[in-house]
Amino acid sequence: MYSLAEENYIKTIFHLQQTKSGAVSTNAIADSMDTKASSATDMVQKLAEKKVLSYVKYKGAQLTEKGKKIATRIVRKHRLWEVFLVDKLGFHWDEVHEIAEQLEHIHSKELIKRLDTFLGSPAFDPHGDPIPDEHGNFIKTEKKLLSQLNKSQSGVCVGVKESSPEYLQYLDKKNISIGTKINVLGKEFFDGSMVIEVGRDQFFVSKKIADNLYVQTT
Amino acid sequence: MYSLAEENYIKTIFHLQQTKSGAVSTNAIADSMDTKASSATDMVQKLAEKKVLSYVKYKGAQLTEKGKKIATRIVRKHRLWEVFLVDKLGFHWDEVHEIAEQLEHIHSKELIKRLDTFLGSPAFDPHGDPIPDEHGNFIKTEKKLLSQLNKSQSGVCVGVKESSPEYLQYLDKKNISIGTKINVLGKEFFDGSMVIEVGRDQFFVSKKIADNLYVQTT
DNA sequence: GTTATTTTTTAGCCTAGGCTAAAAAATAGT
DNA sequence: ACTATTTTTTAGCCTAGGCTAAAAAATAAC
Repeated sequence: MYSLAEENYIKTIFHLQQTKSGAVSTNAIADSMDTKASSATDMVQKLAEKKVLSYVKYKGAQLTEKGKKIATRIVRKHRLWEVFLVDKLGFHWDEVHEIAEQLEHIHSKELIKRLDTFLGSPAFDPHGDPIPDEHGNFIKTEKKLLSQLNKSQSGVCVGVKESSPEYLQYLDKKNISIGTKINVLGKEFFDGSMVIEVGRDQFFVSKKIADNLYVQTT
Repeated sequence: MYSLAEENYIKTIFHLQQTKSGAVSTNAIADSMDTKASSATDMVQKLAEKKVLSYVKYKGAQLTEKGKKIATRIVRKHRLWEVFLVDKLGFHWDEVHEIAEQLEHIHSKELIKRLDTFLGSPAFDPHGDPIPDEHGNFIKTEKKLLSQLNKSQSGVCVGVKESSPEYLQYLDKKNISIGTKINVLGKEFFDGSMVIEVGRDQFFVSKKIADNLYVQTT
């Protein structure tokens, strides 16, 4: 069994090595966890002892298969709980992260099995992120960033990259949520900004906005 | 905000002062938490600083109003989660304690409010224990121990005193659960044992069994 | 009421997980 | 290639919560 702190480190490293390939630095870990590099170094060394990750001094850490399995289980729990909070309790998708962050550390295999069944074995969480199955397999999705689309292309919103409350509230105001179809009417190559169509509305989005939204192209 | 350890102490002291009146000793706390008296003394002193309880050296601890409020909130969470586990996830009532023990420490007022609504604001948990409302008020129940009934009296099972898995499994085998009507057919004053009727079945129960079952008399 | 026993507290130590400041390695600048 | 800068680690300290062993208070036994 892993402690709360250990689980949080494992999860963070897992997410970091999704985006950047190769070993993740202790500084990157510390930054994304709002702690200090020295603390990250300590913990990474402890986790290396436990064979959860491999660690080369001054190079960084990489989860082992064992580590990935642990991380995947935590991600699964986090996302299932998010579905519960939104689908069953009626929370809004921008309110659930913090609570799921706590719920993901509840230890009980049976609980997760039953929760999954209760929720109808969902494949995606309320932000459009895939929920790994009980063996840790993620559904392969062919998702792109909205900013990668060109003029006249379209896609269906399947998720966001960084889910800050501000961003989620922006999407809400524009009536964009999971499943919303988006048409790119124009794209400015100078700054990457776009004009898009959502339902009846047509409006301008900055590159920063478009860089943060995942869409599935058809 | 209180730490996990603090919350567990508060909860334990709350339960102890339900049964025994007066201040609860550090030894009693330690015993029921499976820790050492010295640890209990330390924590009790810390909680006294925080005005959660009053503590007189060598005499014991007593929760303040503030402390009782905290304890009640934890109990409310614990019991609501138990209802969720049994009613929604289909757990058996003797499997939920440990999981609820973890879930009771999730911090989110909104979550509990919504969970309560989702469950239909239940008044009792799966063991028949009353769930305090959001202001901390318990429903007054007039429950007795089965062992306090006399011949020819009857009652409805509303809960158990000590809920060990073994005991709950015994009840199960005998088809006794919350709401089950029990008739006392005979009582042996020598050892307190009884013959009772449950549905079609009539059987013998020892005093130990009868001392552990709460019934509501009509 | 003094002595023996039990209960409770104190003192001092341990581990997990943080932190700061200094040292060491890696990288960048010329 | 050598120095300057940045990154990473180490060393040493801190707090929360445990523990053991010894001391002190309360209670029980004559």
